[in-house]
Amino acid sequence: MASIKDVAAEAGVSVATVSRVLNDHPSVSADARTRVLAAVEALGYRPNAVARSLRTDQTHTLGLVISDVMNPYFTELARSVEEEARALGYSVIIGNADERPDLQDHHVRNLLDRRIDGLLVSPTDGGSPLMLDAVRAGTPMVFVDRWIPGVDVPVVRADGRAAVRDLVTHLHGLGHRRLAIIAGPAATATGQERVEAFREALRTHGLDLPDAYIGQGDFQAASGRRVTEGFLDLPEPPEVVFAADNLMALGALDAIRARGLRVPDDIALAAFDDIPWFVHTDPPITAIAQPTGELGRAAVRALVDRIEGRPPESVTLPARLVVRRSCGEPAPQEPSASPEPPPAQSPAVQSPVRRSQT
Amino acid sequence: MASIKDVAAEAGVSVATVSRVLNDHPSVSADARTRVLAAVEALGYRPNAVARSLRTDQTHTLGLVISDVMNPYFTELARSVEEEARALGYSVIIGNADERPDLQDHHVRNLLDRRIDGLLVSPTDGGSPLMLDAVRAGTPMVFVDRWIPGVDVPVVRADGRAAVRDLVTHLHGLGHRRLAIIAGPAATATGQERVEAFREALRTHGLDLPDAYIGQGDFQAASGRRVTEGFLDLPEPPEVVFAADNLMALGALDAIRARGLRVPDDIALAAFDDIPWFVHTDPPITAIAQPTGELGRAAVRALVDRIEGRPPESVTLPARLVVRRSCGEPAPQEPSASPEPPPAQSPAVQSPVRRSQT
DNA sequence: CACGTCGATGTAATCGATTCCACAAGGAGG
DNA sequence: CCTCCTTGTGGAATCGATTACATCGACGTG
Repeated sequence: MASIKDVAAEAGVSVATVSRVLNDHPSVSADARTRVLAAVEALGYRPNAVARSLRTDQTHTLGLVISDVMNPYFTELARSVEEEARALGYSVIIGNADERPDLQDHHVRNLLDRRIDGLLVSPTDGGSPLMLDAVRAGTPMVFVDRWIPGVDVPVVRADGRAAVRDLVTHLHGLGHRRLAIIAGPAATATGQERVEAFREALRTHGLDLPDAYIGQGDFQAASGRRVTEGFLDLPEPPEVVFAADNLMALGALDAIRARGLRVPDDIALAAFDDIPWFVHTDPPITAIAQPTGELGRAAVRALVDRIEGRPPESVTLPARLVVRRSCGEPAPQEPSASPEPPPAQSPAVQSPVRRSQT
Repeated sequence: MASIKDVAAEAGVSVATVSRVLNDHPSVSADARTRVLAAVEALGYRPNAVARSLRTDQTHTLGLVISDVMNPYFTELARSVEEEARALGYSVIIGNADERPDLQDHHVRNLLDRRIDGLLVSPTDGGSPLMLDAVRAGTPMVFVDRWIPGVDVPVVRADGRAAVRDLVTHLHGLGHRRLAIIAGPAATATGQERVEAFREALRTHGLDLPDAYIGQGDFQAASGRRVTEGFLDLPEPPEVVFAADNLMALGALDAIRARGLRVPDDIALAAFDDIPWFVHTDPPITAIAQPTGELGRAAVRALVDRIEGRPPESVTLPARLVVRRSCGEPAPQEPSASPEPPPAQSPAVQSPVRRSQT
């Protein structure tokens, strides 16, 4: 593969001049410039990003470590992150932690070794020493969706409190009084926060959240199923199951079906994290939607700010309730939207995999 | 960040010795080795992958360019690719082409500039000059799922012919005679192949595939919807719509619902590419399942073989029909699956059909 | 006319590793 | 006791870029 030396030889100039042309440095004669450009063309030369990175100590690359790529929420997040990064001149390397702290560490280490310019993390656990060290060492970092309390790193996330309150009001209005939650791992900030928001919302309606109605899940479908089975085995099973993420909601749906029960007639179901598929499930699932794309973009902007020396900002965006049919009674007409089945272009109900064609 | 020089100084040896220890070269004294290791530990030293790559001309990185991350099929593919690559000591950088040739080129160029060791591609189109050049220049490459005919690159893919035959037989048995297909882009090998397989299967049942029953889609949900609307507007609409990928199937489902029609009572629906959510849609969708995980792993193995100087093999694995309820009549119990859900790997019984490439 | 300035260019150092080569010490063999 | 290996080690070149510094004309000005 042709190197800058070959180009210099072909153009009859020094490598310094070639480099100047390539980085459009002001003081290069028009003549030299055209000769270099011609040589570049002729040889099909492309600068070696590895060498450039070694010299300049920047890779123009961001690392993104997420907890589960197979979760549509994170997939969408990854997509928007890559999009925004590309717009700002950065590439993204994704590391999938699969909710496993050891894998998370593996990826963080790998990305650090590759000298990425900054790291976007949605931590799986309470924070490994490795990650803490990286922060201390000055690696630009931003947390997205989940975060580690007490660490001085900007956080970009959605606040679900209001939406959870709306949900509980909705459920209460439908006459439900025994509400249970499938919680996420206690080690994650979002896991805890969602339970707290739920408990608080219940309290404002004079309802209680007994321990038996808090199931411990791990953000994976299997745990949703397991926990739901536990709920159904209770002497007094809940009337509503609220899953703290979409995968666990699917697991819950399975468990309910396996008992021959029906949603929402026998038991209601709601989820945190809205995903396109929830429109098509049987029945369509009421969920709390995060502004996922916006979160990804904001996270990238914060990280790039930090990298390029501007002060980064934490960002919190509101989540909102999207009512469908899984909690009872047909959905009230959604804002600007036609009735549910034809999932029109409403911001609330999006058709499966809506693409904001760029 | 500490460099190899710092370690050498700390350990009282030369950089050469440090390097030898790190790459466990045989001739290093036990004494030097322990001193170096201690220094590494003390400084928290980590080798700079950028510098190492520049010198050794290998990055231990694979590029994966896929056509659409938001498509669960590709998400799962990406996941299995990363897993297998990690097991073999490689990292993966994913590029999402979003079915856009220009974006595909952007990522290929970017990956090439980063001097990745090899490239895994699921081409969006018939092959840009850039990609052809890369092949000619000797970049190790393997095609996954889709491929470009006439290019000498190993292909790892699923063969759906038998499964499509099974599907048509199934549909025919249910009394359906007017079958339509939403095809993928003609520029993709899979797009064409699936139509051909469908047409052939129909022929063996004495059925015809009129042009009006071939809709041109682009593997995105919106196109599935559009094409389906066209079908429904025909004087004699089809009894079955077969979508060549999962997203278009969802679009079709939308279109059908929007007309107030019911699946499968008014019209049947089937899809190529099975995904976990098809179990939960209303109704569950009959689909042709690819051994996605196995494909990803096989592709990585082929690519790494090529990179490390072993002859790479093309691999073709059989897809299989998964009958659910979207074409009529309750699904016969699926093989080993109980209530189905956990989107587990399903390498049920498929025996890999390998054939080597010439 | 001499000198300072500025634009264009080349030489060489540098980034952090790997690795070829030279060399010293020590042991084996004659 | 002198070669000849073997083993362990360090010096220095190298990978492909960027960039500080030096150089060299040409030009403007006093």
